[in-house]
Amino acid sequence: MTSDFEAQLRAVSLRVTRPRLAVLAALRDHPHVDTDTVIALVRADHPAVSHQAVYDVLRALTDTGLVRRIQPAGATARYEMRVRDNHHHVVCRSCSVIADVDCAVGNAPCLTASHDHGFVIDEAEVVYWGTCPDCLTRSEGIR
Amino acid sequence: MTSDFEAQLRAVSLRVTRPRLAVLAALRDHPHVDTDTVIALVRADHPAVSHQAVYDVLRALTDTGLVRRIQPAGATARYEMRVRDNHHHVVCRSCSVIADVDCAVGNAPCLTASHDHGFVIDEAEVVYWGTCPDCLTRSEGIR
DNA sequence: CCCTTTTCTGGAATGAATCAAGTTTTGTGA
DNA sequence: TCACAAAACTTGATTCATTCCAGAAAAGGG
Repeated sequence: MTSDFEAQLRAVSLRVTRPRLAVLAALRDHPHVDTDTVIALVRADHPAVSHQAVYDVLRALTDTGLVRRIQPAGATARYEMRVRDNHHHVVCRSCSVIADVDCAVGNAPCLTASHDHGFVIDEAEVVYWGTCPDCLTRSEGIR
Repeated sequence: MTSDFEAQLRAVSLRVTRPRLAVLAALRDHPHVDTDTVIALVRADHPAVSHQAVYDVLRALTDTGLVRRIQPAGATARYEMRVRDNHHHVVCRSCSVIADVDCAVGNAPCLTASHDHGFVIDEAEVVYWGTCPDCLTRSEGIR
């Protein structure tokens, strides 16, 4: 388990440190969590880790492509380990929960904009907005 | 021009005020601007308008669907008047410039997620990430 | 095992956005 | 046309995620 993370870190020539292993473990067990939650999860095992360390680690991991940063409008940044498989996300408008959605229409179509204005496009990100099952039943209860 | 905005505001039963007309005019002339720029543009004509007023106005306008809020990951919120026509955006990774892109694959396909996890999806948002022409030539200059 | 570089700690600072209290303005109904 | 209640605005403080900074600790190549 841990050695797996170790290999991943070395593969992108990052040093292997406790905070980094802890962050990776937290993300493996809890997909789509925000920074505060990562900090809490990391401190459950390693109370001495500073918030700054977590921010630094998350940046290092995203920069090297080991984790992916998701930041839906109006929510704080979230992170996940599923990477390089072109999947997308559904975001709940009321509680900001995120779930994974595999690409609806294959890979290529999503990536082809009709007119790119001269931009060199390297990624097409799709965010589905809606209401999650929990919030649905909750709003029915109110009614 | 202004009377047009007046009609739009009344159509969603919002009172017609100077700050609101000024914000609408700013957005008409400058698509995809962030809040600070809106404030600056508004103050060019009406120096007394507070930043809070602009925030309130932008919220009122987005809530009523008159303008659309765009918030690409890692950038501050931006606003535009083009609304209800299912278009998407290209965002430059280095300078965060935004350009419009008409829906690449029609309306329906974009909106159909393969597995919705029980979410009720009401919108599919597509963000194309890349590099804008300006930043491209600039980086070539460095090389 | 030592040394250089990277990373981490602790604390302060930034900046977009929001909150709060009191004043002004809008638009309706007399 | 005028008065009044609701909505909107001003001013100023506050929150909160994120970043900056300086010094201490740890990683790993030699």
